Amino acid sequence: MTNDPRLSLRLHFDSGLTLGRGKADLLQGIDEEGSISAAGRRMKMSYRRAWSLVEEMNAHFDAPLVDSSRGGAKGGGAQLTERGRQVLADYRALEQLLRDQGAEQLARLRAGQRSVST
Amino acid sequence: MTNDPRLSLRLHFDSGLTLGRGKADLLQGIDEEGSISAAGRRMKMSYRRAWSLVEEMNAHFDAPLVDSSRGGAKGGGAQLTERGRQVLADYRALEQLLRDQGAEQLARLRAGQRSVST
DNA sequence: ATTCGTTATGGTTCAATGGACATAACCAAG
DNA sequence: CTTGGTTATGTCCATTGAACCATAACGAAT
Repeated sequence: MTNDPRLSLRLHFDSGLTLGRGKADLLQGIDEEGSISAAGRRMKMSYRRAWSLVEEMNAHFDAPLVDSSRGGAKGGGAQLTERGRQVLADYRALEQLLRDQGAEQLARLRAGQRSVST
Repeated sequence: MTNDPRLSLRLHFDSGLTLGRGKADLLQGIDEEGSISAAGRRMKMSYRRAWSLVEEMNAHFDAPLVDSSRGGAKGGGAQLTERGRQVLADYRALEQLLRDQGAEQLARLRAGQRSVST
């Protein structure tokens, strides 16, 4: 999903929504799995939580990011909307930008950290 | 201090420290005011909280970011160490990077937000 | 020695967050 | 018409974080 656990970008919007790596990873998981519950399982997150994050995002954007349906042979499923894919892509792009062009600063900050207990 | 309230960068380190805009602004305030309590007042933050944030930062880096002394005519004071200034500068540089080079993505994300209640 | 603004801590309370559990609704396939 | 996996919600509890309040220690200047 994302490889560097030390870097996490979090955006705060006027609407009150905060978009960080958790929601981004969840969106990506839904896109790849076609299901909210499957994406949640993959992240070891309860379905309850995964669903409420999706609900929160859908509510704060002017168009839903996730489109879901229930019932049927496979029980139902969920897909990212165009808007959802766009949001995910934009977030990833910002993350990438930070990692690439901010490598020097990040390295210096990390180097100054007191070594973690082993 | 920082002009765009909608953008907030938060770094998670292995050590467990989280460095976001709150601590960065606090560091900058201390640098400019020469006092933890003055910096706290400026941010409308209780001294209790300001001090504990400073303590937390000092503990997680291999050298203190803030150097303080108490007593004396002015009651005491606090200054940023070299390390403190470096950390602040690196954080600000990353923020700037995001705002400048990530302008397109940020604008698109903002545009998609449901308008906040007025 | 008193004063004054600051650093340095302790303790209590309150709200927000997240996790755990439980249950209902849904519907294609068999 | 039963089954199975999923979406959709409600409720309760533990943990966390922040907000408050209170107090001690400090030391230069007067």
